[in-house]
Amino acid sequence: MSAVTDLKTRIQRALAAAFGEDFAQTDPMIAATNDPKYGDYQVNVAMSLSKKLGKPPRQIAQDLMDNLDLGDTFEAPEIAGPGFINLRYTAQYLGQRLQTMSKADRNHDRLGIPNVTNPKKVIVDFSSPNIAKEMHVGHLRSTIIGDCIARVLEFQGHDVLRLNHVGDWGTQFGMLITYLKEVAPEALTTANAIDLGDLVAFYKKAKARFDEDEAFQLTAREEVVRLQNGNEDTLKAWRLLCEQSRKEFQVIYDLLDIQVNERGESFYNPYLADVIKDLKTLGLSVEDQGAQCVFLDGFTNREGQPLPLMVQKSDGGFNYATTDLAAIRYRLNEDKAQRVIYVTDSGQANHFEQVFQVARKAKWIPETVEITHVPFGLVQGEDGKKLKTRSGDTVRLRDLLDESIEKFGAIHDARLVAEERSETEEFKSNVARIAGLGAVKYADLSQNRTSSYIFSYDKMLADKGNTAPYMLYVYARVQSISRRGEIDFATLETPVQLQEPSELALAKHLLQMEAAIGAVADELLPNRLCQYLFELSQKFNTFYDACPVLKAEDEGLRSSRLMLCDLTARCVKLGLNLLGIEVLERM
RNA sequence: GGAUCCUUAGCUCAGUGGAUAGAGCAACCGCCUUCUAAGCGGUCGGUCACAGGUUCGAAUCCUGUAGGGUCCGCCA
Repeated sequence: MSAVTDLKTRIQRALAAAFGEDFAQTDPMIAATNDPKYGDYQVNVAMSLSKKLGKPPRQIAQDLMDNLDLGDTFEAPEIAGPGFINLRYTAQYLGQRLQTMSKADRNHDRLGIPNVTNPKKVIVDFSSPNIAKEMHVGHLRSTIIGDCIARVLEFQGHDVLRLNHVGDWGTQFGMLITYLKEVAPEALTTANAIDLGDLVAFYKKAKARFDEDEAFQLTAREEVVRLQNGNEDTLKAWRLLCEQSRKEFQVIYDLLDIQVNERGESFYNPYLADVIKDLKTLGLSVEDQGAQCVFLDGFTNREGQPLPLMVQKSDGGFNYATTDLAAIRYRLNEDKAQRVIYVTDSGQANHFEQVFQVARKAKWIPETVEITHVPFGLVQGEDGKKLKTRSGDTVRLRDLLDESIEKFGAIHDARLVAEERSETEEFKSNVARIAGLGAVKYADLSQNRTSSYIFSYDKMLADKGNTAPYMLYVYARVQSISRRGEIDFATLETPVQLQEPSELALAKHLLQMEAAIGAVADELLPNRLCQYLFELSQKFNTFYDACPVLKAEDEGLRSSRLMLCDLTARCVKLGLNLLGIEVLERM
């Protein structure tokens, strides 16, 4: 990136020299080209200045070029089309950059990519399953996307607090505890009296009762209020239920290698009353049909009247809007967060917009703090509808992950047979686990987050296309070269020679790693990194096909190509790790 | 009714102001006595939903229309 910054300065100097000091701050409009035949960068400023200067764009481009000193980074520029200026890196410059990249901090390998200059305290709120329910496919995206965003921001040097805002509070517990008192009271006083599967079944029945039985509904609501007021028996029952769920969640987090700190909705209970008090004092919250409501700008109901955000129910209970408001205050005032990122499905977009609006109206969010909802689409079945099992039930996350591991294991076994290879059980299960889980993660992250995607084991486990197995294969391929040639990449010390088109293309792509990571951090779109890695893998395979490495014509070229191989593998490893995916030395 | 996201190749999707709109899959044609062919090269394939507008330049920004997803007061 420093090359582009430098280029910008040089062009601005040329603009000033050619057209006067007024143009010293004009944006040169530098962009990466979309076709190698136009070089590496195109400067588009000539077209935009045409009207202002009253000259044809190509003339402007020529005047600019006449005043431009490019140093030794780029070849002589060319004017093309309506007035594009095309710039191409010199092979020598690319070689130097690659050597710098190769030598940098091999031990904790970040390929010489520096930390950001202004690290921030960032909270990433993700995963957020509900107590007394199993994690299902609906939690997959939040967990994977949130983890990836956290990894990328941590890599950049930000102080990231990962928070699991678990649903451990509210009406659901009123329902569940009320129901359990009737049918399984021992579950409320004894640890592990029933297992989680049963708990889920009880939850469904409790919900059904709640929906149809008014008396039950009332009792359940009273139980919620008891919980929120700290009644001992109710609290004890609640703690038991949470502990049981927590163990189950941890199994999944361990499998997926996810670190996240539990801080559930209940954590904010002591702060809820103050939220209402302060909203009332500010005159924002008013009573409406017995409930406390804040009326919103830009939201109306069917009759065109302003829509409220309800912050306290008519029975005195608080709801998730109250909790989210209390969480905002706590995170900004106590955690001192400068950026807060919420990773939830796009169905909650309205809710967050409303909550943020209320918090802003109350002046709880300083201008310097960035608070963002990062929405994502649904996981759909092959029929385009919400993913379900054949019997129509929600897909348990555990089952989904196990199935992916098992399916990849079967594919891999078949390949071993075809290649007449014999491997240990340990080797096989490790490959299946890493590729199977990697495939699920990669399939999710490689989609544009905002759209829904169709879940397909066949596609995500395929060895062709933009998949985890394809990327893992590239890494393993490079390691195979080092084993075959008995190469220690760490000791490579050589000038890089770039002659073949496939070498140049690979070299240029390797140098864009930092920009790719930066794009994810800025846009919070992990698919940018996936796209980068996929293109890197393709360029590597093209290079590998065209250029002999171990059998290169001379020692210098051999070392140079080995360095390209090594850098590719390190980029793939770092990239996959930022996506939460491990690599395999052999597969 | 409102809010919001979306509509790009047969299928699944990239691409938020630049040149002739890209990739994977599928289909078809080639490439293994040579470092892992889990690979590579090539062919075929598009009125970027539609209509206006802004701009030197629009899949991209604005307005409208049609179609679809999701959400909308006492669940979270």
